[in-house]
Amino acid sequence: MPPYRAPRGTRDLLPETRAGLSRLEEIARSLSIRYGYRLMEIPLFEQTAVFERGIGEATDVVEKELFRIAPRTEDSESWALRPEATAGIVRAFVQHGMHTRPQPVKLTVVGPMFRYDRPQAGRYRQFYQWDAEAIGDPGPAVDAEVIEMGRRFYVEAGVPDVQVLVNSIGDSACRPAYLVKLKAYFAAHATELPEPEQRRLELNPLRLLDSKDPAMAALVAAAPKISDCLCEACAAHLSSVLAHLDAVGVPHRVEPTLVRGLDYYARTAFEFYRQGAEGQQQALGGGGRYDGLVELLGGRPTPAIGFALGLDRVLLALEEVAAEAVVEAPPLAIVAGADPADTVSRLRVASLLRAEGLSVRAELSARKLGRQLETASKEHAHFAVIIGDELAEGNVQLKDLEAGTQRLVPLADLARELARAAKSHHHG
RNA sequence: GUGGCCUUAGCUCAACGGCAGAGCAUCGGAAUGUGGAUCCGAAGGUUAUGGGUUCGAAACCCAUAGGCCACCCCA
Repeated sequence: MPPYRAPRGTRDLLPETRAGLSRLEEIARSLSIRYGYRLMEIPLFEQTAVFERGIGEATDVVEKELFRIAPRTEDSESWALRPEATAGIVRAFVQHGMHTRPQPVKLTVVGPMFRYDRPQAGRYRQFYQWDAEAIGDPGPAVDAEVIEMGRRFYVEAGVPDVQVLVNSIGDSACRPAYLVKLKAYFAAHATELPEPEQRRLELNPLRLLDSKDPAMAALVAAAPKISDCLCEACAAHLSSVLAHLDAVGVPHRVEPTLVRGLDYYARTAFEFYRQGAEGQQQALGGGGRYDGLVELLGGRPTPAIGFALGLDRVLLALEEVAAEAVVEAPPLAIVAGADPADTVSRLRVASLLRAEGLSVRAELSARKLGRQLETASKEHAHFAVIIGDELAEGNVQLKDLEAGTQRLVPLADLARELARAAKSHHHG
């Protein structure tokens, strides 16, 4: 009914929700520091080619979900809003010659991503991710470290029952042979495949493995397993990742059908998964190793691994377990006045307190005192500073709204008194 | 991109072919210098939008938009 609404698939984060997101961002920032990742920013959009090359032209993300920006002129380059952060981070890594920094370079980005998808609960066209990338270390230990950091995020955020699923999808040495085998297997059963699956057989046979079609279950179960086809190096890498996970006490499950939709993954693939009550957006986050991406985007061959965690879905999961909503700190005090017309005194006193670093809400509307105090209660202010005739002698009333007591305080002492009261308030 | 369900005040919902309502929230009054309770009042609507059927449509039909659900895919 309002003439303008937030575009489809986007939503306004009202203060209550924004506070929850801030809390998650704070946890992400804290973990980044503890694990040695450095926060950075990349543009919300890139040349389309960064995503086409970096993610893969045949992927759904690029093929149908890319948020393309209409070019301003015929010959201007084509841009798209970022559907994920990895490609942009790697582009920046190459552009700024970060291979000259001590390896691995550990980078992290928190912010909105965009996919032109059909919206659903927990799936938006603008959504928020915490993305972390460790670029320049080929070893399995860093894989486990990344996974452990992701897992700890859910623990500290308070999301229960998050499972860690791990798999290896091989590398250039062994995956091609496996794909041939897999393709041959499904081709032999082509007549049993539902229509949409037939198309994927050609385009992306790996994805047949995690089909949710019940008709596929038996077929998938009997399909050749990548774990049986890994080359020696990949197999050793996987078992070492698992050993490191055990060493840091991260419970995990090897999921042979776990594959990733994006082209650049190799070897380690993992997912953070939660069996939700209703809405089926169960993938809370995922990631993997992408040893070929840096080279693909113009850098020298550099191994890398990272993850992307969906913050909207964490927020949803927290709602589901009825975690208490995050409340923003209410103002310490409200500045009210006996004379509704005297906004000058109220603004002056409020300004004075704010200069001392105190958080106060000034009641500046010309409402009578009772209404001003009513607002103070609704805003959960701890104190009210009441300005009246006593100001002539340099005094104001300081009222403790929870105790219901009040006393006369010289204006000169007000900031100090309030700060002291706030302190004892927080400790009591 | 495919299919299904839904849409009435800021929010949660009534009215089910016959005068569009309630609770909560908002604003004001009771109470002109003292708050969360109570009472009274006001404001808030082209019933998502556009068409159709009907003496009469919030209700029935069609289209569009948005939300949700299942796919596709993913965070």
